[in-house]
Amino acid sequence: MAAIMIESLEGRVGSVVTLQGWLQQKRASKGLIFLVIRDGTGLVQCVVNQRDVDEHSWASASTMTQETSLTVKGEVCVDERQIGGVEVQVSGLEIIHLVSDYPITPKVHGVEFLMDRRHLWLRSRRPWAVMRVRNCVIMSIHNFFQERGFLQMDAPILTQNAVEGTSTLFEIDYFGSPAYLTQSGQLHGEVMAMAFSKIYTFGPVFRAEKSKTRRHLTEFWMIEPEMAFYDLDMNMTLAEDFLVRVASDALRNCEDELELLGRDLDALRRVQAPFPRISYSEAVELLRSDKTKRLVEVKIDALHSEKSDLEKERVSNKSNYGQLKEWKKRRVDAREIEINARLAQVQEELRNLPRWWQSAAEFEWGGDFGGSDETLLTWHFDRPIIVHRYPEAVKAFYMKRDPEDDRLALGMDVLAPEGFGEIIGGGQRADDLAFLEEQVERHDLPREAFEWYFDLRRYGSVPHSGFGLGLERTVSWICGLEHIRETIPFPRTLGRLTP
RNA sequence: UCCUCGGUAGCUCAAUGGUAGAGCAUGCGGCUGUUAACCGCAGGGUUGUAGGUUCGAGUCCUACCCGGGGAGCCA
Repeated sequence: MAAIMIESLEGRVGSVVTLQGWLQQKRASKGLIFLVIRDGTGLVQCVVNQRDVDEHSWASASTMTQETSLTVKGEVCVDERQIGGVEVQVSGLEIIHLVSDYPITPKVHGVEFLMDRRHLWLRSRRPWAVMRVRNCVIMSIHNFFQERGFLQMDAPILTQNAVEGTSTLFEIDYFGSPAYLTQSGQLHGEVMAMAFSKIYTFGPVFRAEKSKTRRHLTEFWMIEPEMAFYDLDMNMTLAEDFLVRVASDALRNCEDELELLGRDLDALRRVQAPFPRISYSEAVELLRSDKTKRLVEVKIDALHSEKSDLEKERVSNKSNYGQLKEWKKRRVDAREIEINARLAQVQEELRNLPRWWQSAAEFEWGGDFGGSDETLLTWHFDRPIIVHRYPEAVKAFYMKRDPEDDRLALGMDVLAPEGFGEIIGGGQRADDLAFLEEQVERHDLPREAFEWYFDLRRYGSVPHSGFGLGLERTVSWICGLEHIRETIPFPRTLGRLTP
C-alpha cells in the first residue's frame, strides 16, 4: 500500500492507511502511547493501544524518540479534539531510523542555538508555517504578473555595474578583473522592458551592508517589475493591486499557517485598495505634527500602565510565594521569567519612543526617513501607504525628475502597516539621455559601464516605471514575524554563513 | 564603526558580595485519552576568557572574545 500524506487524511475517515514520517512528540501512559507524526504536509496524532498491536510494534512505540523516522499503519478516526479533526488508531508500526538526543527539544530555545541548527529547526512548526506562506507568496507573485501578460526574466547575478555605489557590493575576482554580485536586476530589467513592454525579474540580490537588524539580510530575493509606457501613477496602482493580491492569496491559502503564527488576520483583511498616497512633503509635515505627538503619547501611556501592572503582579506573586504548594511555585517561577522578558521589551520601547518622537519632530525636509520615521508614519494608517515624490538627493541617479518641481524625483515607496516599514521601492525612470549622462558624472560612476544602458535612451526611449519588492520583508509582514531571518530557509546575515 | 543589553547544567532562566538552584530534556519507576500530559526518584556545573578589588566574587572593577537589539544604509 502506498503511503498517504497527512493533509489528505480528513477525507479518509474509516479507512486503513499507511503513513511515513517523523515523530514530533510523544506522550505515554500505561498501555497507551500517543505519537504525533509529521510528514511535511501536516501533523496527526497516532494512538498506539497495547491491546491492538503486536509486541514488536509496542516495543517500537515505547522506545521511539523525537525525530525518529517511521512507517505507521492504522484506521483514520474522527476525534474533534485533534487538529484537523482526525487521529489514527494504530494497528502496526515500524521504526526506519531510531534517533538519540535530538537537540531541538519541545521547549523555548534561544536565537543563536536555533540558528546554529537551522538545518534541523526547519522541521519545527513555526518554520513549517513560514515556509508554506513563503511558497504561497511566491506563487501569488508569479500568478499576478503572468495573468497580466508580464514576461518573467532572469537578470545576471555577476555584474560590473554599481547601481547605487560600491560600498555595499560584494566584490569578486572575475578572471583577474573585479566584478560584483548584483544588488538589483533593474537596469537589465529596463532592457527587457524595451523588448517586451512588461517584464519582471525574480532573483537573488546581494547587499554588503553591515546592518545587524531585524530587517536585513545580505542575500535576499527581489521581484522587480518594469513597464514601458507606465508613469508614476500607473506604477503606484500596479504596486497596490499587487500587494492586495498577495495578502488575499495568503489569507485564502494559508489561514492555518497564519493562525499558528499568531497573525492578526483582520490586519491582513484590511489590505484593500486604495492605499493612502501621500507625498514626501506631506509625510514630513505629518511626522512633525501634533497628531504624531499624540500618537506617541498614547503609546507611552499604554506602555507605562502595562509596566506597572507587570511589576505589581511580580510583587504580589513574591509575597505569597512561601505558602504555595511546590507545583504552584513552579508556575510562579515560569511566570516570573515571562514577566521579566516582557518588562525588558517594554523598557526598551519606553527608551526608544521619546527618541523617535524627538527625531520625527525635528525632521528637516530633504533628509531620508529612518526606520523609526517609517514606523511612526505607518501608525497613522490601517493599511499599506505609498509615499511619493522624494527629494532627488535621497533617490537613485536613474529616477526621473518631477516636471513640476525639479527638487523632486518621481520615486515611491510602499510602507507596510503595523511598523513593518518599507517593502517596495521604485519610481519612474529618467528617459532623457543628456540628463542620465549628467547624473552618472555627478555620482562619479564609471561611464563606460553604462554605455549599453544609455543605448535604451538613444533608440526608442519611452516613459517607463518599475519597482522592487523584497520577498523576505513581504513574507515577514504577511506572517507578522519579528525577524526577517525566519522568512528564508538559510538566512545570510552579518556574521552568519552556515548552515 | 558607534550606542545598548546580555553570556550560570544539553536548553531556557533564577540566585542583597556569604552553602550555585528550578523547569524542560535524558535515564529509571508509576498512571488506559494525553494535547509543551502528569506524579516520584536519579545523574548532570572550571558561572565566556584573562587579570584585579575583597576575609570571601556568578555578583564589583579593567581588558578582550562571543551573541541579541538599534543607529548609519537599505528591500
